Amino acid sequence: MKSVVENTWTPFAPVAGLPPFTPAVLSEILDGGQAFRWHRTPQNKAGGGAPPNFASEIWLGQWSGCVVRLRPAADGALEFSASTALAPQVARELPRYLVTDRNWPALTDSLPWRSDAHLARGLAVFPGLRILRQPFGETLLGFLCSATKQIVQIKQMLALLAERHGRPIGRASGLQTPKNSPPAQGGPFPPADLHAPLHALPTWEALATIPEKELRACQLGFRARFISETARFIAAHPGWLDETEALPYPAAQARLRELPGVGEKIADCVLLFGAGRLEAFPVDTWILQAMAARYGLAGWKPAQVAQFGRAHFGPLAGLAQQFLFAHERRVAREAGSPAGAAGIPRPRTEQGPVVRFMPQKN
DNA sequence: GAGCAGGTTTCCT
DNA sequence: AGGAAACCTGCT
Repeated sequence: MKSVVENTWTPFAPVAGLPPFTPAVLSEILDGGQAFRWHRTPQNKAGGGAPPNFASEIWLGQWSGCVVRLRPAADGALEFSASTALAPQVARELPRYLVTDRNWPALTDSLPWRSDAHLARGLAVFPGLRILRQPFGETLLGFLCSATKQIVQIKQMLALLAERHGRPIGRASGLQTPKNSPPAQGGPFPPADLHAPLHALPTWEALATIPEKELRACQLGFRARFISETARFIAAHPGWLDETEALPYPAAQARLRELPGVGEKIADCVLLFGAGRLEAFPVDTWILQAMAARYGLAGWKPAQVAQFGRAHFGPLAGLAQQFLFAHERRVAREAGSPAGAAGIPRPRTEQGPVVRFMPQKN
């Protein structure tokens, strides 16, 4: 027998009940602002024959006590692999996390894309985009960190919180890290030591006992006070989170907004991404800008845009929002980064029909 | 090196 | 009511 634990992962196996994904859409689902606990790692091509440049990535993700790897197979199927110790739990929880019991193609088709050319473009560019169902409490924590922060930084904060204050839940054995590890300061993930244990996020009960000063040390900035106060409130009110998750959407949103640091946008994000409330319509600066430019809502305030969104897109407004969001960011990315657009200071969205078929960036 | 970033709260007219 | 200012911090 081997004296060293080389690989603690189960073999990759398909996740049942999923339509095909392109790598780009998978990336948008896992790393497009819904969740902040996924990290892309390069495929281990030393493992065997084919050098599939298609499925050239593996995602490592966590939620609650689960650790899982996902990769898109060549045929578009999504395959997962879990650390062996957690395999049963992961196999049980992954379908819920990915919401495999909902008919997403049908839900998407029921959006008003036939009368909304811009939404139709979003659907065409991100076929198969779906909304995750993350643990409610963790989703709240993530979005309390999100105020005026970009995805990369939110991920850093959470990774730091987990590493310093979360329960160790497994080992990153067998992982590949992208060309060494980022500077140690860039955050603890991926861990420089491949055998370093991964950590779950701290529970709210744990957070309630951590001095705010230590939270600040996790790069939380002014969010530390909100998180600390929220933690103490939740710890002092057992069952409050569960009750809130179970309330109808408007009541749930109102309850969440009682928490310090939680306004309409964050409450909607928590309900959309952590409670399956597809009627929630988070309005951030991207959506605000997109709705102004493409729906003639210039000058509208976030609350007004949210109301418009729910009225215009219907009971699945949150799903529509995700398409608009993904699309808007993609337009900005492609307008800003490729060679040639150096003179443009900021990719303000433009009027009119943007985005026909974007030339593939071969 | 000033300015800004998937926001909320507070303090002002 | 409605609109700035402040809040932390790291990165461009």
